[in-house]
Amino acid sequence: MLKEFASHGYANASTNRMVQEAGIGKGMLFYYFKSKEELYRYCLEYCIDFISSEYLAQLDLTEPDFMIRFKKAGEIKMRAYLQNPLPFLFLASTYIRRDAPELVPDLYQRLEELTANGLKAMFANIDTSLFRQDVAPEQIINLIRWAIDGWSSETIAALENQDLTDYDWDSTFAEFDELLSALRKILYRRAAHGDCTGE
Amino acid sequence: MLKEFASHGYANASTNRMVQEAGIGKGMLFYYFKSKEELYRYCLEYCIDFISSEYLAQLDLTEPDFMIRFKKAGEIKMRAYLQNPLPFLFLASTYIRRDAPELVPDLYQRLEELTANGLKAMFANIDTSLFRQDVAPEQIINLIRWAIDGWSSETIAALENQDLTDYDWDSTFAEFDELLSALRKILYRRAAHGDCTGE
Amino acid sequence: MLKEFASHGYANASTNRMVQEAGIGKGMLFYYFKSKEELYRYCLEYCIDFISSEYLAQLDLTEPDFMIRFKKAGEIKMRAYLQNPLPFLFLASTYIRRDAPELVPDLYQRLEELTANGLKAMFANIDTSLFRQDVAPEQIINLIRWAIDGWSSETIAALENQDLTDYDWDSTFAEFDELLSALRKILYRRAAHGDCTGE
Amino acid sequence: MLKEFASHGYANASTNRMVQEAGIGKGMLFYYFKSKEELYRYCLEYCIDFISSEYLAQLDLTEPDFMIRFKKAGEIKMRAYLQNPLPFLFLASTYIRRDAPELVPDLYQRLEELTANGLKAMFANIDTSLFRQDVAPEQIINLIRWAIDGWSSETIAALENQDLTDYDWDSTFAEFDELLSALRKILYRRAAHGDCTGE
DNA sequence: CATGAATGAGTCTTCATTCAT
DNA sequence: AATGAATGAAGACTCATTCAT
Repeated sequence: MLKEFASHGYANASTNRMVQEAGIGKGMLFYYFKSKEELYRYCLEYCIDFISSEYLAQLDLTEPDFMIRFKKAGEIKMRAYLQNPLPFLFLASTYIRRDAPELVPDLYQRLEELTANGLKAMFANIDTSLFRQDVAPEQIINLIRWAIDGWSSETIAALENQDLTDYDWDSTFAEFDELLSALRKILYRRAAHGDCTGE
Repeated sequence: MLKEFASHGYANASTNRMVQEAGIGKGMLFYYFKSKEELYRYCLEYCIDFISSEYLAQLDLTEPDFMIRFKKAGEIKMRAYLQNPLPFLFLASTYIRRDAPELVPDLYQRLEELTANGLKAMFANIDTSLFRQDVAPEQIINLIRWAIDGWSSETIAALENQDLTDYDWDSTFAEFDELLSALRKILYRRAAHGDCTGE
Repeated sequence: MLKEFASHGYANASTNRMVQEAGIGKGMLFYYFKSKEELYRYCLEYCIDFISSEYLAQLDLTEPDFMIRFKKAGEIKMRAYLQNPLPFLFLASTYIRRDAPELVPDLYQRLEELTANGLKAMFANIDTSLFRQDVAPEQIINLIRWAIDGWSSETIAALENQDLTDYDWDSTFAEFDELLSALRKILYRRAAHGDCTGE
Repeated sequence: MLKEFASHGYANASTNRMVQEAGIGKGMLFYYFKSKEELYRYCLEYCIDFISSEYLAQLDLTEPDFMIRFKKAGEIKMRAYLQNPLPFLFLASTYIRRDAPELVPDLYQRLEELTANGLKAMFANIDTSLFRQDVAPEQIINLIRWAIDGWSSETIAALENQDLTDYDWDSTFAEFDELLSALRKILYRRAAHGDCTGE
């Protein structure tokens, strides 16, 4: 079901293909779920829960150094994705096609809040005193966020055209590390003792 | 038409809704366009042309200072978008749902080339000697790109929920300026004479 | 028009193709003929008139010897057909597809009467005293009719798969002659003097 | 279905009318038959099979005397037609409108072979030595064929306008007998011993 | 619980017919 | 007279949903 919705979107997902794939009769689908819409709602809810418990809840929000925090976060996300990629794909598809807003506005709101809170949490309790002082800390946080988002989506887009069995994940992580250290160089205040003036 | 395709995607766009919205009879649509597919092709072509002439062609690619270049670019894009937002929305939807690749492979290719060339052009002839030396210039360019993309999409997303008649565009542009100057501070080498080492 | 109706039948004939073929605007067709049906009626009437005047009216019904009468009739029909084959094709198509009975019952009736009268006329004033006496003359006439009909339709069917430019019509006529002389041998009383009994 | 196809031809047969006539929902037709074309193919196959088993297979091809053979054949055909006239009408319509050749070339070929073989079989092992010698036997066979075809189609056409419940079939068969004995008189050589004189 | 045949509103598309020009 | 853009009913076909079994 998740796969069908993820790859065709709500409107073009076929209940026929679903029951065929699931090996059940047409009637059962509508016995458990009154309608396609309710099935969609159920799927979305399941995915939100999965992402919440297997990804967001695993985040270590105590780590004050954003670089380490994000490095860990990336690994956790990757692990959750590899364990069960469908919820991620389903949510991405839902987000992209804007299916949810009109179909299940309440769940969509929950999803948005989750995203917002996750984001807020990711950047909460970051030791902003480590940031350079000449740029507003919110701006710095935005730049980090946009950089990571941009890198992620382009990396994922690149992955889509590849055979992922025995893919070299290490080089991908290394690239991510490079990005993070660049961000540190750029956005952190210069290390104290090598500071040129003490300013 | 553009709106229908943009908000439902090719497969789920309803020619019934289109003619109802346009206030024309069912037959007219197929009098001018032999099929839904041909209509889609026409729309896509129109949008590509619009974006090309009203946005990409207006870009000033001679300006070597990326900050000024991007400031101008942002204004031009915003102006084109406000003049006629539908082509932007249509193309975004087309891109996101991957409708074009199988429907109109030739136009899709043109679109990809346009995007790639536009991007290349935007970053061509930038004076990278102004960039800080401790991070690879490609990385710097990526960071600029991701920052601008991120800011743009979030700004647009925020605008979507608002009534745009008498909107305060100046404050939006001011925000963009702030972003650009932050990027300059962060990614440019420090001004020569006040430089702490003279390096 | 005749060609369109003849080759596609009433229902599948396209008024678009007709105006295109005729090089006139769509409106003109419906200015002169209120509807497709009226156009069909006009065509049918025209064809009936053509067949009446150029074929049926030319028949020589004075010739008492059926063999000669039919030989002449065949030639006249062929001449009319070659002069303007469309009415024949149109009527054949109409007859075969049973278009006329429901569309223009009155004309269909006229057509049937024409056929019936033509048939009656063809066999009227035949000198049946020449026929053999052991079979009813009506039966003999039927046999002649069926033989000619059968030969005609099979010959026409065979012609349909051929290129008719420079076709050898003589051999076809010769074949027809053979048929007629066979019929004479079979259906006429034996010639008086060479007869074995002199009866 | 058979009736719809038979009376309107493939192109103009309306699936709407079919489901209405059959009293089923629109979807059912396309649940069992993927397309109108497949439905047509099924119908044609059914009709061919029906004609084969209920008509052609019943023919007694051992009878050397053509008069008896045809008498039996006529009765068998009439019985099959009365049991289920639609296959005959469907096939006649298909044949006449030339629907099959482009739609289902394989079945059309089978149909043609069936017809050709049936015809060949009907005239095979006929004792042509009984025929009169002054006309080619192929010509004689043609005359028999055309006479029977002509009589059949005119008889059927006459029947179409009648109420067939309690129709007097015996008189029809008697008429057919008359035709056959006329054919015998005409086409057989005169009885050997009473030849030419004693009659 | 489970099936899948049955439904009918909806899909894109065609085409005879009308009407402003 | 003449045009062709415009209409809408009808075409084949799809698919979420129901219901008898």
